[in-house]
Amino acid sequence: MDNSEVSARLYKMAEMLEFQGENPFKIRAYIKAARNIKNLDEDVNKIFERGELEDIPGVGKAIAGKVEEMLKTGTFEAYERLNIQIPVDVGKLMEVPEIGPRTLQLLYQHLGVESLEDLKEAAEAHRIRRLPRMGAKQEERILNALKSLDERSKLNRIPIGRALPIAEEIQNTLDANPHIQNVVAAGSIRRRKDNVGDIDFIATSTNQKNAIYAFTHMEKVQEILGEGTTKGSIIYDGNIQVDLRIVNEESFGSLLQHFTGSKEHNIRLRDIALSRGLRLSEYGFTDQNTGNLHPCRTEEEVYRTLGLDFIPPELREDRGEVEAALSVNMPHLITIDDIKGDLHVHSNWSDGKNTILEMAEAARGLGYSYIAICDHSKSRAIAGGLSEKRLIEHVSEIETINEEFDDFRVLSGVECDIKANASLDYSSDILEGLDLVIAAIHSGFNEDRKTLTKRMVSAIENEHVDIIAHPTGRLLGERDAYELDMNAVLQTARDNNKVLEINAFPERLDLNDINARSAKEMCISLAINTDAHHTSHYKYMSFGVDVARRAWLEPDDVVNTLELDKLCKLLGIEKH
DNA sequence: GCCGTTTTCGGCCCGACTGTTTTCAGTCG
Repeated sequence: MDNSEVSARLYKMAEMLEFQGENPFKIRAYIKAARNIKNLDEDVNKIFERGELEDIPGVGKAIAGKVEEMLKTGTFEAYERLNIQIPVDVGKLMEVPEIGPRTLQLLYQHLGVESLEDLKEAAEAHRIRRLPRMGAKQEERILNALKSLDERSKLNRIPIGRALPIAEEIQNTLDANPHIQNVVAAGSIRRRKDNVGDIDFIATSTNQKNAIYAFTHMEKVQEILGEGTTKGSIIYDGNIQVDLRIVNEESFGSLLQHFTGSKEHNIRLRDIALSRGLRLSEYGFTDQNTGNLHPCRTEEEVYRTLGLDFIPPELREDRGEVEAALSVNMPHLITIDDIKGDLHVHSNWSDGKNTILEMAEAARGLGYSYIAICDHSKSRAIAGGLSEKRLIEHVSEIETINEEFDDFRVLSGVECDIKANASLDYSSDILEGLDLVIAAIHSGFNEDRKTLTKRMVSAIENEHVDIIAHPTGRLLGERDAYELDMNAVLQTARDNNKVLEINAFPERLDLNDINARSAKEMCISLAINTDAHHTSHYKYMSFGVDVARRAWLEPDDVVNTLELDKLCKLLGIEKH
């Protein structure tokens, strides 16, 4: 069993214990252990072999014993026993909003509900409303939850590229309202996750009731989920949940911190607070002895009070940032201002919309020192891929354009297909004549892991290849990453000194934060490129930088933060 | 079930909202 399988079984155990009404702290202990095992950098089998299971945070004697049992037999006795005792599909049923362990227990004992079908039947027959603590409204909520479960699960998470414009639209609406001040998008949007489950806003107000009312009655609100005095919750146009929380100005920093999350990060902070005799909530710190509340106006104050360096929102995932902040060892994250150029852009020579000159002038206007024009190679006929002859003409046009600039350079490149037989789309002597070769897989995504990995590895090993574009091929919300042995890819890139791309196009964001961080840890350089097919696409660079920040990248980890001469030296490009 | 910068026992993250309640339990994030 690997880490995620062990973790999944512990989670399931927690669910079953919860159904049985066990001590909530025991349940939390299982969840904590499951989470920590899932987040381990190392294979849990190796830790077991060293006899160090109990060194994993949240794993004590009892759970270590169960993990050991699992690693040896694939399961553990206490789990099997409960699994037989409980006929109810706890996992599926607890996924239904409104259904928690207590309600599920009630439904099972009185109505014999064991499955989603049973639940639907009981609700439709109006049998739920007669149960203690239940009523007609509760029954209707459950029915609605069941109905929306299907729809929601299809679009449960939204790519950040789609969520951000919606967040901006709502922000503008709220900003225009006289009752609402200091509107900030918090939550996973502020952490710049590549996809978000909902959009969270916080704000201050001189008239809270009116502020919440205005929020829940915006033009594009489809449904009001909740409406209190400090919090409103809605479904917005496009089936996206949006929450707004109102707070006093003196607690603004505490609230922003709380609502930015992540949940795991906040739990860590509250833990640290408790060890200092403080209780942390969205209102501030409460001294456990005196009961006095100290609200924080700024987030900086929250972290300072805990004895921590400030932690940028993008890092708040409980992936080591708390430890880094404790030891004053925070990375100096890359920012958009560090970017000196874009090494993957297209022109109208293939499927881009602008001329090479237009792409160059637009980039220069952004303050860049260079771009690499990487139009498609000949196999991508559908995208106007360049024949050998056209590629050579393309290079000479770039040379002509370069004569017009003394403070800017267009590099001649190509986005070269890695073909099904793992060879590249041009011969070596053609590739040799280019400043930069980016290789990418654009076909045969459905091949097996071994074949795809082999294609990728041999491309990386090719001496002419400089950068691998969008290495996993995912399209957010459309297509999963293809089967790839990422470890093999990373090792080959490291051994051959090749650069991997963080493709900033909002549908791609590929490599993602996790893989990019693994690359950094293996000392592999990255490039953040927009893959622009139009001058307006240069703005996507910020999405790529967001991914890089979530991957803990610093300017030195990214090649296109280099000045032109250093970049040329690194990539072996002749100076003209 | 886990854990210890006052603790090997007695804590364990915290608060908003809702519905069915007259003081709270359950769910959610």
